[in-house]
Amino acid sequence: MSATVLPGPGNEARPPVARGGAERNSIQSVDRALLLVDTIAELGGEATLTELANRTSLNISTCHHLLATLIKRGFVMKVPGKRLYALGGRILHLSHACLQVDLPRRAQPYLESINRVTGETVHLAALQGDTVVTLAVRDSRHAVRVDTGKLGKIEAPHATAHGKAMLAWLPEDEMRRILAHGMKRFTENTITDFSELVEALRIVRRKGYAIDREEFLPGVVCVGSAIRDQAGTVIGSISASTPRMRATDEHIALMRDEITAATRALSAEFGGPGVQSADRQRAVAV
Amino acid sequence: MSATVLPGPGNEARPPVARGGAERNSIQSVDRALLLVDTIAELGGEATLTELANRTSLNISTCHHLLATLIKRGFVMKVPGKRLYALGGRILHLSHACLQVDLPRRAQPYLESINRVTGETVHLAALQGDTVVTLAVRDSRHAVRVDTGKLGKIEAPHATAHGKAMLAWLPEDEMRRILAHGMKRFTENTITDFSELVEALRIVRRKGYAIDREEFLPGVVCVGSAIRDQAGTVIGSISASTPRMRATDEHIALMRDEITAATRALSAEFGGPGVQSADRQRAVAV
DNA sequence: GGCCTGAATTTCATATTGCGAAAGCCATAT
DNA sequence: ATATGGCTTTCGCAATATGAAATTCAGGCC
Repeated sequence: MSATVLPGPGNEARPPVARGGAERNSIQSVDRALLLVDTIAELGGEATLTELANRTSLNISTCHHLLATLIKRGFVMKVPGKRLYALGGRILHLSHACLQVDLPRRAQPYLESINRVTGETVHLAALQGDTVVTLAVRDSRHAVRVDTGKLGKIEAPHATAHGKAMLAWLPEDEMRRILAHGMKRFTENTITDFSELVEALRIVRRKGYAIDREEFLPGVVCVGSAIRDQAGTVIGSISASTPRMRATDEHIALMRDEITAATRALSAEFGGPGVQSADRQRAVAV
Repeated sequence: MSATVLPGPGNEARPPVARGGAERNSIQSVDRALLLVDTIAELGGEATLTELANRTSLNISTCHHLLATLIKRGFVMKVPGKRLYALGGRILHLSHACLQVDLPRRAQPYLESINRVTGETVHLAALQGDTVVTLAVRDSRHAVRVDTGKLGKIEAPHATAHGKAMLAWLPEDEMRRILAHGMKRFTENTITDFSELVEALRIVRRKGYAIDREEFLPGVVCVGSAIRDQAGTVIGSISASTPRMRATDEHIALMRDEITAATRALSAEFGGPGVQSADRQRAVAV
């Protein structure tokens, strides 16, 4: 088309724009990007490029640049077939993290109840990035008891009830990333073979809880179960630990019942798979 | 009290930085801001400034600027007492919008069921920004029927079952913003007095559904009920419309039962207040 | 109380970065 | 085929974000 191949230097003089809206301490491009996200939300979660440019009165090109960045980070996605921008999956991830903040507060009454009924040491743990972290502890009141692991990182997800309970529900890639630290042997019961662990996790999924029979510490048996939210995403887990001397089938069953009751209730509080025993649930229409 | 009032020129030569990580089409500052949000999430929803600066290997000052912007937009908040940055409330708002995207898909079987059982025209609506929007319709199969309102904006939230059903559960400021368009009179039944509407909404909250008795269109009676999620936030609403000639108490009760059953089920799908009849629920510990 | 340490905030000069006009490129409608 | 309108990409310019340093703040310790 354009016969004239003139240089076309772009712009000549930009109107001042006056720093967004008189704000001095905020970064323009970031502010604009966030504005875009808000706008998509206001438009019902999906919007076309020009819609966005109009509503935000940003240059369409600028919008495109900003959206590209938002997409790279998963805050926005392009819906496959159509020419639409939609809110991305990362947003849901983040909302999980939001809820997770008050996980300890919400879990506390359950931890106390389990501690009271079983008499054993009870732990609350969560996933933070690619590590498992202990968030809260209720100590056993028995004379012989499992000593409180200190709060903080759990280095051995493959060998603890917490770790297995949570790993079981993760997408494969995330599970692998968490296990990237390796599967060190701690006792003769430690699972050190990857495919063996995968099989163990399959069973955890089916049963709804994980057992660590002296796989990490000799003489210590733990039972753990995951707390999951609406989308089935793991939020955290609760476990109880008992010394082998008390680890009868009966006692383990008690611990298991208490813990799964608590994680089921907490999952429900977070909108997760409540009454259903395991795997995906699907509500049936009226 | 700097005795020396020397110019203090700041920096002299910056290391190249090489565009983040070889990405050409993404905006640095935005990318970094989003990285910060991700990082806070990875750190369990709360983090201190220096933690963030270290983990992201950004200059602490830059972090601060970025966080200020994120705070301005509500994506991040400072936790009151402590020196911590936490994920902000906007994130949860956004996640609602995310879920809302597949509201029509999820609602469809319910709409069909209501349509089949009552024989009346059924509508699905949602809040988008500060307007009420119709998302889907199932037409009545009666000869005499309420004609399909076209999809799109509902201009009269104060005079429709949809509008009242949703307004009832909104925080006051948002309700006022939506009503900012005014409370126009359409029929002699239209509620045009604000405090009268507030009282009506109180009843809607208690009963769990709203009725429009010819308040918008003469001869048309509608029943509507809201769909709400985990946090109690309104996601949308379902209504059915009948001509006055069929609007017996019996028929209205049928519509009400069908609709509230559907909105209760959908609310549960979104993690909302399922079985409970109305108002806040609070789960009791084990 | 006053002193000290480490963290949070603010300032400000600079050049790096983001901006947006215009050109190029797709779809889809006519 | 051809036109239309929305989506991407390019690229020079200067406005903008950056980060070293100075300043203020919080709180532990004599």
